[in-house]
Amino acid sequence: MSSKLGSMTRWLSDQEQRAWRGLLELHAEVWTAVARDLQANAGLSLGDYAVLASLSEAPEHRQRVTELARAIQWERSRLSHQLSRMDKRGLVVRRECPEDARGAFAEITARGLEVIAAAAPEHVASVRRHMFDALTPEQVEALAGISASVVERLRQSSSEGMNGST
Amino acid sequence: MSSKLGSMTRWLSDQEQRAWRGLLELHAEVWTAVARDLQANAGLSLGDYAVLASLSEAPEHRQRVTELARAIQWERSRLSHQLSRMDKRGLVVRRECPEDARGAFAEITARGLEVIAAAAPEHVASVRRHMFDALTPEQVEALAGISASVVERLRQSSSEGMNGST
DNA sequence: CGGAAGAAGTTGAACGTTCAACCCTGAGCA
DNA sequence: TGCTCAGGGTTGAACGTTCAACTTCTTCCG
Repeated sequence: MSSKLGSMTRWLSDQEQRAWRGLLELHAEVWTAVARDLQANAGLSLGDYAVLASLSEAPEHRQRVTELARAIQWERSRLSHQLSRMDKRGLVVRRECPEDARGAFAEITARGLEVIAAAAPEHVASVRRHMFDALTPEQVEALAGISASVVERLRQSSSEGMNGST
Repeated sequence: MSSKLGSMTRWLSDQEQRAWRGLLELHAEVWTAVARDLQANAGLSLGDYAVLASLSEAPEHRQRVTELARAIQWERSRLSHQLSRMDKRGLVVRRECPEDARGAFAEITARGLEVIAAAAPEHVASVRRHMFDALTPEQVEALAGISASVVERLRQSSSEGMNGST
């Protein structure tokens, strides 16, 4: 492990602190507000919505479990539990996969399609209300750029040599 | 407030979609990366860190539970559970409050102070690595502004008339 | 003073996520 | 063919958060 730090540690500038705390706060506030709306309007969690949205756009209205997991960036285990719950509620079903007997498809049901179709406009409006109505077009563009920069760099650095955590 | 939606529902523009998905992704990636580092380097969760940081900066190294909850923007119940866990680990203690016998103080222990002092530099470096190294000063400034805009507006609108959920 | 209303904080149950173990099938190879 | 290893997916336990109920104390007001 990097034995010493201390003197070489550069603290966050004021601007950076505001950006950092702001990001956390922004995310928390918007997330919970949007989640609350979605729950109230459609009885869905954001997790439900992500799954339904991905499946509804997929060919045949179904996706391999791992593929779906990658699409919404969840771990397979988490998704598996989620699918079980949504299955019980009649929003999705599991289907066997002919090409690979280990695999499984997640498929959105007719009811699932209705539910998300009904939920989507309100959900979009909710995101708009809680987030974009407060921003100028320039800010929206900046945010898109910022996210892209950070995410891209993070992806990169996690593939090359691991940095010093120890 | 908007009683009807439907035909008037304006979908998100491309830019907005990228900003929205980007924000979620940015947050998720950075959050988990920073949390992983903090756990590995100091054995702390981000929740632990938030509590310790707030207490370590407070006068007398202690805060009323509700005050602390407000400072880190947690619900009281969540904080109460968290304090119990941290108490068991010797990072904080609960103290009775003389002025209000219902109340309680959360106080950081000597060990808690050591732990966060040791953790802080690495944590800051981690945030810098995963986030700010990817951004220009202009982007940092923009992000700070964006967060402020959205949070401020959200705070406002949640005090005035509730919007239409039903 | 006495009683109602409400704030501070905790608790336990329900729910969701994470982690590690596990099962089953497919792929590579001797 | 038979063996090992890797990938797809699920499961159950452990952990953290949320929600509603509850206890205790304070405040307000008749």
